[in-house]
Amino acid sequence: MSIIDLVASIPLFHGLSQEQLEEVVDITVDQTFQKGQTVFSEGEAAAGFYVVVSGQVKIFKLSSEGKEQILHFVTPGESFGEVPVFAGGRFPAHAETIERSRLFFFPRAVFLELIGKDPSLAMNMLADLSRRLRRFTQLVEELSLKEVPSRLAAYLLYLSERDNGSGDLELSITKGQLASLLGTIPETISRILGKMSGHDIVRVQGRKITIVNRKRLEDLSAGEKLVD
Amino acid sequence: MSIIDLVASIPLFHGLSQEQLEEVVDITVDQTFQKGQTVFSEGEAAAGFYVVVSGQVKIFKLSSEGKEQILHFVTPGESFGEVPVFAGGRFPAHAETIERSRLFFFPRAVFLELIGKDPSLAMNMLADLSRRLRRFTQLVEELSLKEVPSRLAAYLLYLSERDNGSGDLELSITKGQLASLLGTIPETISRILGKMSGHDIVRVQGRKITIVNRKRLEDLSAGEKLVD
DNA sequence: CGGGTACTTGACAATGGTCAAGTGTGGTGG
DNA sequence: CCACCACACTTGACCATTGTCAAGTACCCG
Repeated sequence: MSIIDLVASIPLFHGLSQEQLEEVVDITVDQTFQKGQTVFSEGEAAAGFYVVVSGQVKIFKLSSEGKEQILHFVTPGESFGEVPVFAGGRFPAHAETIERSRLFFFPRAVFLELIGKDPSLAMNMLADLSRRLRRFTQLVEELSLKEVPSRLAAYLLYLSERDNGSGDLELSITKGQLASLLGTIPETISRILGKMSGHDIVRVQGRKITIVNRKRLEDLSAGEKLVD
Repeated sequence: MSIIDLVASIPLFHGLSQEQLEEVVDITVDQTFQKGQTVFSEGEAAAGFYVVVSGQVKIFKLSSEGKEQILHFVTPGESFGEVPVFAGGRFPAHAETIERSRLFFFPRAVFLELIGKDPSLAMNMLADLSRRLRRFTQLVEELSLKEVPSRLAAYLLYLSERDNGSGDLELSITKGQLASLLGTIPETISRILGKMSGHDIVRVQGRKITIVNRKRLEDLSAGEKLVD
């Protein structure tokens, strides 16, 4: 697939004219990263931002003791690292590929020019950042106001919803990464999935999870307790 | 002070021409709220967003049991409720005044037109949302990776820094609200401030807090333990 | 001066993290 | 093609942090 077609398929650039797309292509830097490579680290000066073409990138924070909290996974078509383009100049978190990934890099200065000339690009970016803010408020809410079983239930329901309501789920990440995304540790995820299995709420076989009792899962997500 | 001067002093509108400012003034709705009034609730359809002229507004989430997590306080010159203008259409959190407040309301549709015509307005808004994202990543980091003494220490240091490094602080919010902002409860704040006093790290008299040992506070913020 | 709210303190409980010791399991190279 | 190794995951015992509940004190505003 040609670069221009790839660029045109990125939601951020939807609504741009052919001419504008060509301008974007002109500043696009095509990069490939192996699995587990660091794209950037927190505090680093940012020269621009990225869009995932293929593969998957995790955005995360690290504690002083080395524990990580994943903020989100970036999948094809989505961008990351935009914050320092517009404020502060430094990346607020770490980015690392979790599989071999192709990324497009867009240098800050030229991109800012483009955005200044093109209101629909600005609008797409505003929508992007707004969606991200919405997700973050949800993350804060879950970390602060919900217990782990509730967060896990919400995540499973989210996966199911994203898969058109299917009850047969397949994790695209390891359970360790899932733990880090939910603000906990693998042991806790293991125990809770164990309890959920025991109550016939889900069935777990490796990365395959089947929702057996959706109602109970919804109750858990709403804050109901999971007894032993 | 006239509306146009007030509007011109809002950072979001910096860099706009006199003419553009007048367009903004045309769509400005001037509102006054008493202390403790709800500005909007989570899930509500948003007709526009707000800027605080005077007073203070808290943005927060509520758990199913009624516990609240404050996302941030909005002070004069700052805006809130922009997310649904660009994505989703519904407020992701609750907003309530914590003192008598004067707010400017900007209706969504007209504001979107303005932004489409004016790149510098779009740019200001992008910077705004980016700063907010940065703050949220920090909030997530603290909630997930740091313990309460560490968060409290970081908050006190932040206050001190904002006050040009002064060691004499005065909370502009109640300790209960501080607890909710730090993702904990008043009892815990009370106990930790008690310990900090006992170790001569700070001195507390009501809402006045004096930093006695800044070094220890920085160590706490970095993750060092606070013994009994 | 009174009343309500903010705050403090204590005893207790529970969520979930730490540490340690396994048990799979998938992928690679011999 | 199989053996092995690394890594993901599980399970158990323990414990730290922090939340809950209850009671009492201080303090501010009207």
